[in-house]
Amino acid sequence: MVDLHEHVARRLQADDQRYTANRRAVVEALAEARRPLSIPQLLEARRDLAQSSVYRNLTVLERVGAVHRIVTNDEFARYELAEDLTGHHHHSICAHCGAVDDFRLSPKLEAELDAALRRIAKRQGFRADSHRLDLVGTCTRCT
Amino acid sequence: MVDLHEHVARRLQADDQRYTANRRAVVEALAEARRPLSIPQLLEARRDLAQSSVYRNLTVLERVGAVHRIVTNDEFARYELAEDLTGHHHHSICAHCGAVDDFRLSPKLEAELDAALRRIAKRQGFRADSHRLDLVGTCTRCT
DNA sequence: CTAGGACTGAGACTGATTCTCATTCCAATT
DNA sequence: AATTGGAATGAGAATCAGTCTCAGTCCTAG
Repeated sequence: MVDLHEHVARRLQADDQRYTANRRAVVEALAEARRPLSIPQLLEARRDLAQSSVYRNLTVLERVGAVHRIVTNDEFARYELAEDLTGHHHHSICAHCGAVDDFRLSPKLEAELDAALRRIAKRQGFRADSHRLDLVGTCTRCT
Repeated sequence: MVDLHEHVARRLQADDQRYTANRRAVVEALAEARRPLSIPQLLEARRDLAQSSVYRNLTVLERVGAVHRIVTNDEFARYELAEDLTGHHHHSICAHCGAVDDFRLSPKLEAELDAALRRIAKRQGFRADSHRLDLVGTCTRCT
């Protein structure tokens, strides 16, 4: 994943930000997890990181478009790498434990959905940047 | 909307809760708005209601399945009447001001989407209760 | 090697939401 | 039409995820 770090570094540089060891650690943790992580989860994965630093760096990484913030009904927000680094996907969310997993739609259905949403946005005079599709239910562990 | 109140009353009764004037006021405000409301919006619409009471009653109404809570990246959570009272729909969310509006998909596309999600859930061993589709962008007022 | 500014960690602070508690309301009795 | 027990209420205190502050450290350019 050399590419990943290069992309992130480039985006940070474009905003006069450095790609420090802490930020690299955050990005690596998110990449390894392969699913959105809450700050507590992230802090557990990387015990050496300070909470305030993680919050701060995630905010920076989100601002430069390297990371994406997700809020669910769970008490914690979650973070994942930006979609243009990982590919467009959706989330299945466990209503009980809050766990979030990724899934993808078939390209065909995704395209249809996208076209329909574009039409709807146009009709409403809404400028759509992206869509978000979540599956809400119970994960295997909570069954 | 006599029906609406009857439905809500029934659900409250099933959980040994009363359908009080405050609760009726909250339900009416949500019904009139025709879009999800944040607590500040709701308090402004009904100045006579106490904040703590609104929070408490929305929690109760959500527990009995009359109201649904929505969280976005906005600082406030929003509430709307449950889908089985208003019909299945989706939300367009303004990334700038947080405003949320309703929209519906064509029955055909909605059915396709539903079928696809059912397949995906099955494959993941995830028990899906519902899905959620949001359009994120900029509303007319923020353009 | 030095200066300026970005970054860091620890802890204080903020604000949406939840909790507490004394009081009021309501429904079902007597 | 008074009684009573539990639900509901309003005001304010408490909670806690997330943000801000600040003094000190680290980079990088010159």
